[in-house]
Amino acid sequence: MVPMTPKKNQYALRAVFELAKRRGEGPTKISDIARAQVIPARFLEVILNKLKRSGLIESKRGFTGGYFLSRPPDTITVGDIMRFLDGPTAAMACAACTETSSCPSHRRGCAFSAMWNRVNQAVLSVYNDTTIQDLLDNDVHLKAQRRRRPPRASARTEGQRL
Amino acid sequence: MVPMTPKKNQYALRAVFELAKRRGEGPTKISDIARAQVIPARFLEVILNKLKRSGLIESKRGFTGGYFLSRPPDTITVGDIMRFLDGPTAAMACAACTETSSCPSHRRGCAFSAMWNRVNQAVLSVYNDTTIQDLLDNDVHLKAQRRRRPPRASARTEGQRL
DNA sequence: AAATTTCCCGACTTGAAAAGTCGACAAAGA
DNA sequence: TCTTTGTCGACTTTTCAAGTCGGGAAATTT
Repeated sequence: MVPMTPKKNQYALRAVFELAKRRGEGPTKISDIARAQVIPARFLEVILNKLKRSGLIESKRGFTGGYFLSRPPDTITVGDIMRFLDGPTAAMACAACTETSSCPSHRRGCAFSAMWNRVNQAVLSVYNDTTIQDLLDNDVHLKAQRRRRPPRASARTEGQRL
Repeated sequence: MVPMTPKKNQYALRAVFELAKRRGEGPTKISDIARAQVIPARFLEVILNKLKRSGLIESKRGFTGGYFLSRPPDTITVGDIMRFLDGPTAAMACAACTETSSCPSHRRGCAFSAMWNRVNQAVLSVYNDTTIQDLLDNDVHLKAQRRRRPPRASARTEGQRL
């Protein structure tokens, strides 16, 4: 129905989320983030390294090294992350419409361009309206909910006894 | 920034759009659609064939054969097409959240699920609110605009004379 | 009826990203 | 100086969208 967000982006988001969670505890090691968020460590390495160039996160090397957020979580939006990862020119569809050729009605705009723009705008709005702090808040809220009303075991695990 | 809509989906949409344009003129051949919308004919064949199973379009074989819309354009939304092509289970991100494992906070929902849902909903709203007739209307509107104020030749073509 | 034109359908190929890995190096602390 | 961490570029693997192909089945024309 809707195109899948690349794993790389999801990982990046989860990593930043994890750093936000541990804010104030000093640098967090790649391996710890990887374990907590279930991300291949060596791949996460690449991602964090790139993310660093955005200025959103910083790092420290050596024994007590690791990564940490450079700004408070309520000043970082999901949009900041996505925008940095994919560059400013990433569009939902029909780049051909804004670019040249390959779309039959290139030049100014085709019958579809209005719709694609609306879709883009819709997605961007959500991304830009969601801060890392919001995600953090969701998290504690969900945890509290689970404490009050613990989740049932999954059907698979439960019916297992035979 | 935002994941690209698959070409397959774009082609499907453009094809339906073309059929809508030619409604009432009898069946339109694959090759004609392909030419008008600049789509590889043999690939379009596959797409139309699949689309047929949605009931949105019908076909006729033989000499005077081709494809045609089975319902008026204002009763078909872009969402109908997308939903059929990708199945009902296609989500923007983190299928892991609604499914099992691979996302650290699987089960009921993670900190991100609310956001992913909002994104999905946002995209879907646009798709569901856009009928093929809307696109048709855009088209004639754009054509009229161009007639009144014809587009400038592109910089590339223009500076060519040397 | 034969020839032609079209859609039908499954299998197949391909090429480019995405996803993930590796080895060697650089800094920082113990 | 030894270990632990991040840094960096190159590399491999996997996946999947995108596109192709050959043979068949229905309809239409001659």
